[in-house]
Order: sequence, then structure tokens, then C-alpha cells
Amino acid sequence: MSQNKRAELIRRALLLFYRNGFHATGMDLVAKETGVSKTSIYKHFRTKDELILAVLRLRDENFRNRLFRRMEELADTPKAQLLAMFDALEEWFLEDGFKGCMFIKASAEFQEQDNAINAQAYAHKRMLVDHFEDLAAKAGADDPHALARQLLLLKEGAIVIAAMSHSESAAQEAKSVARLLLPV
Amino acid sequence: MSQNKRAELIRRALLLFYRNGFHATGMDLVAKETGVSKTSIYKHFRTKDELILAVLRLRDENFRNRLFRRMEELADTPKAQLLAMFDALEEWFLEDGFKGCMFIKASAEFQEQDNAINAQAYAHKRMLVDHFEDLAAKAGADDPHALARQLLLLKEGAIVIAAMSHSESAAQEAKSVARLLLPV
DNA sequence: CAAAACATGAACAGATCAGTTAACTTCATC
DNA sequence: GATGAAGTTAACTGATCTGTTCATGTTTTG
Repeated sequence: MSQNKRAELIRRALLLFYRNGFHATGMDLVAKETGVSKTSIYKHFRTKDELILAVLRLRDENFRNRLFRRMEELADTPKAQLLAMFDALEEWFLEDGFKGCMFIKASAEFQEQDNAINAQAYAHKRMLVDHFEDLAAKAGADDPHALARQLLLLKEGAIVIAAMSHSESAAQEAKSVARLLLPV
Repeated sequence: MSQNKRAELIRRALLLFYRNGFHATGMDLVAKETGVSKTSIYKHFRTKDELILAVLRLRDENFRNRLFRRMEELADTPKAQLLAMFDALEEWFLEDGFKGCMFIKASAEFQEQDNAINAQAYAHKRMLVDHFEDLAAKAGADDPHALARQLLLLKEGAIVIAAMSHSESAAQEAKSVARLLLPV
């Protein structure tokens, strides 16, 4: 399989898992919707879980790239960028096909301790925190790590409520809290 | 089926769904672990989804009762009770068998729009907000509804991160933010 | 005691699940 | 043109899924 076809397979599988859930999406459907035969899929991924891990790797890359880039487009100081994160989230919530955070859902469906999918989902959140901490330090926060963790809580809460309520206001509610946390 | 047996069935099914997930828990397992034959289960619940809805009703009752009671035990002014919510959450996070919020997980597995399970999960969150708003008004908040929504975001974020990281510190991190939001 | 109501296990649909096997095609490289 | 790697379809495991049927208890109630 060419690199292109492999990437395309993962990209389409991502959409299926994101829309329908992981357990609810069978490998027959993945084969049908990606146009790649099940035999070929299993030649490149030993199990469904390995495919899911590849999907989450792609999602992590895409999501962080997009979020961080959008934060930089919307603002030019570290402090303003941290606030702009919530505007970027709001844009995401408003998109067609927004269905919450893929990592929260993966963690919810594979919650057994030491599960690789669960671990990878948390790794994504840690990478987000690291970036927030970086910006928080540049913004002159007293305790950049603590601030980054607090912003993460607000972000996750906003995503969960936005996904459940099909409303985007959670982003601005979270932003109003974040304003109080950032250094003046 | 007596009211007792029915209640016991729902109670045990709740544990199974909470621990293993909804799609990943089959009705054969529910029958085996509850001691109620599948025939009887389907005489009282037309579908698995109806059983899940009954389970979520029980969870909603139990969770709100327990949380609100614990908040009252831990503090005696409305403001202090809102802060004590995060201590109550921390206690929950530390319990054996803590596996995150059942409603977030239900919503993640049944995310199709207009799904009854999804709707009931969000209804639970709205009832929480209503109670928070009540306390916020009594605490003299300028905008009780806005404050209640902000506290909800912090609570959901803390639960999600606590469940993913198997660490309880999220509760106190959320509490430190909540302190800034409450009126002096 | 008898009738009605309910519960049971076990087998059975019919679909779908993850994953495998086998025979056939495509295609670049020697 | 032969070889071999890599792709394909399609049928096939054997298990599990939700939900039903049925024949046989067991309670409850009149």
C-alpha cells in the first residue's frame, strides 16, 4: 500500500470512528467506506485497536496543529493567544459534524486501566498542557503549570458541554473564567 | 417482578454498564450478573436502550442526592457549599471503581442527535446547573446563571481529566478557580 | 385446591463482530 | 516473458450481538 493510500485509509477511518463511535463501527464498514479491502487493512494493522491508535495519532497531529495555528492567527501575544484558544474552540463547536473530543470518547470507550488507547488519549492532553504551560510562562504567569492545568479543565469542560447541548456558548463561558486567571 | 427485584436489576446493570461501557456490555452478561433471566428482562424493558434509560434515571437520582447531601455536610453557607462541591468530587475520584461520569460516557456512545439517551444525559447536567444556580443566587452572585454554568464547566473538566489520568488533583485545581468566581 | 400470572433455562433466530484463508489480478523488476 | 510482492474479492471461521420462542417450573391469588 502506498503512503498515500495508507494515509487516506486512516483519514477516512477517523471520520467513521468520530461519527459513529469505536465499538459501534465495524471493520466491514471501515473496509466498505474506505475502499480498502479488509484483507489489506489487516495486512497493515494487526488488530482493530492498532488502527484506532493510528487514527488517534493522526487526530492528535491534526488537532494540535490546527488549534495552535489558529491561536496564533487570532492573537499575537502569549496571553492573548491563550484567551484566543476559546474563540478557536467556539469556531470548532460551530462546524458541521462537530461531535465532541475524540480523545475523551476514546478514553470513555476504552477505560480499562493500562489500555493503550486510553494512555494515548491522555498523552494528547498532556501535550496540550505542555504547550499551554509554555505560553503561560511567556505570559509571565506566577505558576505556569498550575495555570495550564486550569485552562485545560476549562477547555475540556467546554467541549463536553458543547457536545452534549449542541450549543456553542460554553466556549465564551470558559473564556470569561480564563480572563480572571491570566496575569494582568 | 417485585419492585425490589426490579430495582436490584437496575442497580446491578448500572455497575456493569459503568464499568464496561454500554456497547461493550451484552444483555447475556446483564442476565447472568443480575440473576434475572433474559426473558424476564425483556418482559420489563422492551429494548436494551430502555434498560439503559432506567439505569441513567437511577444514576441521576443517586448522584445528585449524594453530591448535594455531601456538599451540605461539608459546609453550611451556600458559597461554602459550592466550593465544597469540589471536595466532594475529590472524594469520589479517590473511590475504588471511579470511572468518570456515566452521563458523559453515555453521551459519547450515543451521540446521534435526538437520541433519547443523549438527551437524558444532558437533562442530568441541566438539573445540576439549576441547583448550582439556586445556591449561587443565595450566595449573592451578580449573575447566578452565568456562575452556575462556569462551575459546571469546571466540574466536567475535572471529572474528565481525573478519569483519564487516574489522579485526583483535578478537583483541587478546579476548586482554586472556583474560589475566584464566587462573590466575596 | 385450582387458575392466572409470572419466571425460568435453553434453544433459536438473523445480524454483525474481529480476524483468516484461498484463489485471482496487477504490476514493477530482473 | 518469468518471478514475486502486494493488491484484490469473497467466502469462511467461531464468537457475540439484540431480541424471541417455547416448554417447564414456581408464585400468587381467588
